[in-house]
This record gives sequence, C-alpha cells and structure tokens, in this order.
Amino acid sequence: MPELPEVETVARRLRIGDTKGSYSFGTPGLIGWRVSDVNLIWARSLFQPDPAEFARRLVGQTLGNVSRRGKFIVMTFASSTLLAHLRMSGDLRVELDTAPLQPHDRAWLAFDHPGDTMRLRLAFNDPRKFGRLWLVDDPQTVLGGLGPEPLDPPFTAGELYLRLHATTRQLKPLLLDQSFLAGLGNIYTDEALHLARLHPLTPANRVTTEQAGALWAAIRAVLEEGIRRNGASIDWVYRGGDFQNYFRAYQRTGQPCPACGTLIQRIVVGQRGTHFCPTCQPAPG
DNA sequence: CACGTCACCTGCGTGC
DNA sequence: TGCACGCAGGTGACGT
Repeated sequence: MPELPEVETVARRLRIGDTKGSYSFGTPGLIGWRVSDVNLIWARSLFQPDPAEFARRLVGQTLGNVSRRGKFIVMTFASSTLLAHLRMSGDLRVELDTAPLQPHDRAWLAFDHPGDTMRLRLAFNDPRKFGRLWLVDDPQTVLGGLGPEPLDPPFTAGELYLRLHATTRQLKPLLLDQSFLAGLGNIYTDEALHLARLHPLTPANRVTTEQAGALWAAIRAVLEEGIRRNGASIDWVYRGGDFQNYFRAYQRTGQPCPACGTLIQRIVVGQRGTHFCPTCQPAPG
C-alpha cells in the first residue's frame, strides 16, 4: 500500500482522530490513552519481541505521540516505541472496542482513558500478512538504515544531486530503495519520474543539475498532493484517499499522457510494474 | 556494487 | 461455472 502519503494519513488518524470515521461522532485520537490489553491473532505479524514480552511491556503504558518515518508508523510510549510497517496491504483502524473484529485483523490493542468509560481498539489489519510490528527501546535499531525524509528541510535539490551522482543505478529501483530515500513506493516513484520527465531506466549519475532539481521538486509535489488527498485507494483496499483519481502514469497503461497525449507504456523494472510516457520521458542514451 | 530471482501471503480480474 | 494465471501500494535473502 501504503507509501509515505498513505502512512502519513494513517499516522494522523491515530494522532488526532477522524471526524469522518465509521461513527457519527468520528473517532478520537489515541494520544494520552493507555493500553489495557493486547492480542496477537497472527503471531508472525510481531517481529520483535516475543508475544509474552510484547504484552508485558505494553499493557499499562500511555501513548505519548504518533509520528511517521519513511513508511513506518512510530508510536511512542513512555518507555518503549511501537513501530508498524504496513507493507503491501496493512492498515490501522481506531474504533470502539465493542465493534466487531474484521476479517484479516492480525493484532489489536485495547485502550482506556483516565476518567473515561469509553474504551477504544487499535486494530492492525493485513490481508497479505506482510506487515510487521516491533516493540523496541531504541527506534533507531529499526529505522537507522533509512535514507533522508523527502519532505524535511535537510533534503535539498543539491543533496539529491549529490546522492544521485554517487551511483550508476537506474532511477526507478534507486528511488524505491528506502536507504536512498525514505517513503517512496511504486506509485509515487512512477508519478515523480513522469512529472520530472525522466525515464525510469536513466542511470542516476547521468542526471544533470537541472534534472535533479526537477526530480526533487516532483518528488515533493507528488508526495504533498498525495497527503492532501489522504493518499490513494486502489484495488479492493479502500483507505479513504482519492489520489488514485489523479494519477498521471501509474496504472494508466494505454491511456493518454496528461501532458502530451502519447499512450502510457508499462515495462517491468526490478519485478515492479513501471509506467511512463515514451515522449515526455525519452529513453536515456 | 549492480542486478536478477525467489520468498513471504491473499484476493481480485481476466480469459479459456 | 470452474480454474488456471497474472497482477497487486514492500522488503529481504540469496546467487551471479
């Protein structure tokens, strides 16, 4: 799924709630709520630690903050950090703890709140079972290998240019590499390369200063638009966003390029479907 | 180092 | 209808 904008949308929902939730009153954010119970339905969803220690360390802790790093959701408790990676099909739901569990729910945490009779559930739903949870003392043990955060100030066009010129790798797989840049996935990589008018197979070290500037601006533009539209909802996995209605290239094989009308082509790069306009994004060399 | 292949999983659309 | 097959928002472990 879930790339940076979708993960940001999920993190925001956990942090500040959602007035358009499943209930008339929406769902509140979970900051300040206390874990009263945990249940692991599919044990392999938990990467670290073992289930018994997971429960022992989490129950009784109060959630201090929810943020995002790359495609990870970062839930900060007083003495540990819960990390979630949604991989291809994961999602996190906040609901009343009386709501029925859903098919493909893999784990849940129950929350209570001082002076409040309401109890909430945070459910981790993941049809394909690729998603993972970690409970750690130091989040850097999991997040330490990630590249720059593309929307943060230290990530400049000049920084991108320098990183591109450190390798001969093709742009598409390079941008998907989370140690090069954190947060891009298949959708936003295709969208950014199209907007920047760069062919997905271009060797990174052959990108000019101007092209690096265009790619930097394009990455930020597509991510910001994705966040503004609450992410993309595609296939049978509906997540509430509508960026899928504004794709320029991704999954538009055979449809006209919005810039020039040429039909979008699909190739396979590193086992991933890759969509581009052969006119706007001419082959390198 | 760069690239290819497979594995991990389930569900959906397509075509025979 | 049934059933194979290809495809899917990700990543990590291998082999060459």
